[in-house]
Amino acid sequence: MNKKLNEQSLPEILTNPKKERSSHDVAIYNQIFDAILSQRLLPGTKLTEEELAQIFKVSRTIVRRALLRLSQDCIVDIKPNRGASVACPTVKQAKEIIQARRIIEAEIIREVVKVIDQEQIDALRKLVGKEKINVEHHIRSSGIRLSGDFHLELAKVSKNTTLTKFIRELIPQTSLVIARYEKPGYANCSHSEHYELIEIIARGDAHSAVLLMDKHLLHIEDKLDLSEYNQLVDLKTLFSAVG
Amino acid sequence: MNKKLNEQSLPEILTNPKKERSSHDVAIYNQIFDAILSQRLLPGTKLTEEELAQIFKVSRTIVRRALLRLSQDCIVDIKPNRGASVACPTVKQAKEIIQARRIIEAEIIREVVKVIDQEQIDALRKLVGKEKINVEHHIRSSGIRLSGDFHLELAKVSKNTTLTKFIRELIPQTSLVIARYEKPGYANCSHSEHYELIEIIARGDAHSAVLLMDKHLLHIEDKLDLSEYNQLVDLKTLFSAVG
DNA sequence: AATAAAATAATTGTATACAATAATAAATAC
DNA sequence: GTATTTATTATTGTATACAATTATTTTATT
Repeated sequence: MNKKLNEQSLPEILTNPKKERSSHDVAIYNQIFDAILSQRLLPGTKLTEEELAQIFKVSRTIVRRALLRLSQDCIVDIKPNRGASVACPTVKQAKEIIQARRIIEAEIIREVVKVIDQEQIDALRKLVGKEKINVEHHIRSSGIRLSGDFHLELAKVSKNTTLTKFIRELIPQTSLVIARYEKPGYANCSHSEHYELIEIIARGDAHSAVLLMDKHLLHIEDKLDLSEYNQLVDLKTLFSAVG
Repeated sequence: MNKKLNEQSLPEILTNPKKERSSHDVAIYNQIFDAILSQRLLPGTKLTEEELAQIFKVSRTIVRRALLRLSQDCIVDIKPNRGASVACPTVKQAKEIIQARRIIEAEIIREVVKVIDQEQIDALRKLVGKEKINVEHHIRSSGIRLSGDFHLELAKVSKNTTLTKFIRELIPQTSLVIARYEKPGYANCSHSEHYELIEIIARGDAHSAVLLMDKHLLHIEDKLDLSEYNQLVDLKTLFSAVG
């Protein structure tokens, strides 16, 4: 496993500004979360408790807590007595995740257009600027993460913490879906659509914004090969059909 | 605390039919989940680890795992070094929860109308029948739970596990909202709206079904007193405004 | 040599001991 | 008698020991 998991998307200190020192497992959770989000940890990777405990220099107690959190987010899969591994979404789940995002982010956009102010627009532009630079410099991990951050920031602007929580879960799940099902040879150019989206939001055109967001999310699905034969099947099922 | 937490909404054995014996904390999680869902555990109730450990005859390790799960569902609130208590949603959260349900359940209904079969329609009718009997016999807890089960079963019919997971979280949150903010003197008669909904779904009228579901959820909000002065405020803030 | 059985090793699951922190009660000062 | 400090108790946080389970290797059998 990559031991350099030190880039973080949302430093815990920012998410929880009121200096309520939260427990150590949150830091580990954040690092693994971010590694999955930025595709440094790929679907299926085994996550051994003892190994993680040594890397982060804590006891298994803490690691188990972090893994349980991640499994509740559906980005880590825990099988009883058989341990944890990075989740490997099925074709069906992949479609569901995109569909869920479409309806939730449509609502978020409607809310965002209503409440966004100039400062927030500038912040979003800055974020997409960063995203563009990273993608152009082929800093793949950071580019992917910043793309996710854009959607998360939009959700936060909407001020609906419940929907934001759902989107916060769906973003790393989308990362796993892309890692697993992306058609080869596609360049990531989501930042251009992000730019467009900001301009439409800034104009206050709710209807167009919703449509563009939906198009943007469908565009993600277009880049995937979600055909049945691409589905991972367990070997028994596979060879039972041999003629 | 009520020690008779033995009625269960969704026995773990049914949720996880493939006899993968899951760990003991899931059973405790389910019991507390159900106690919150059916309003036997009310917002703000302290959940002491040692106390729960004795009730369920397990170590604190297991209790802590169950509590962490519940806190990720936003129905238990864990404060560092200060323990867990049943969550107490704010007015803002209450509104968000209903709003989230409106958009997600609208989508679920659209899907349900497309895919539902006669067997599933009968099962839903049976469920609402039970709900009616329990409400009429003033078996409050069971009535509330069965009402939640109706929405959960609808979500399952839609076959979208991602949206179902979200609804599964929003249902007990709604229970907490109702427990906290319900206007006095309202009879629970959601089962009649549930009956209506089934008939419209059975007719295959997607548009009307979506409208009725939305009306039904708004009806829940109507029964609440979500005015600002009803908001729980900490004492310091309260008395700092005294003239 | 291929298969099955047994032994060993690795990994996860749970309880418990102890440390750290917070809440409460008692003691002291004014 | 009230306020502040100190001591005590209760509760949560973490590491670790050991049990239970699964994975791997070794040995035995054909």
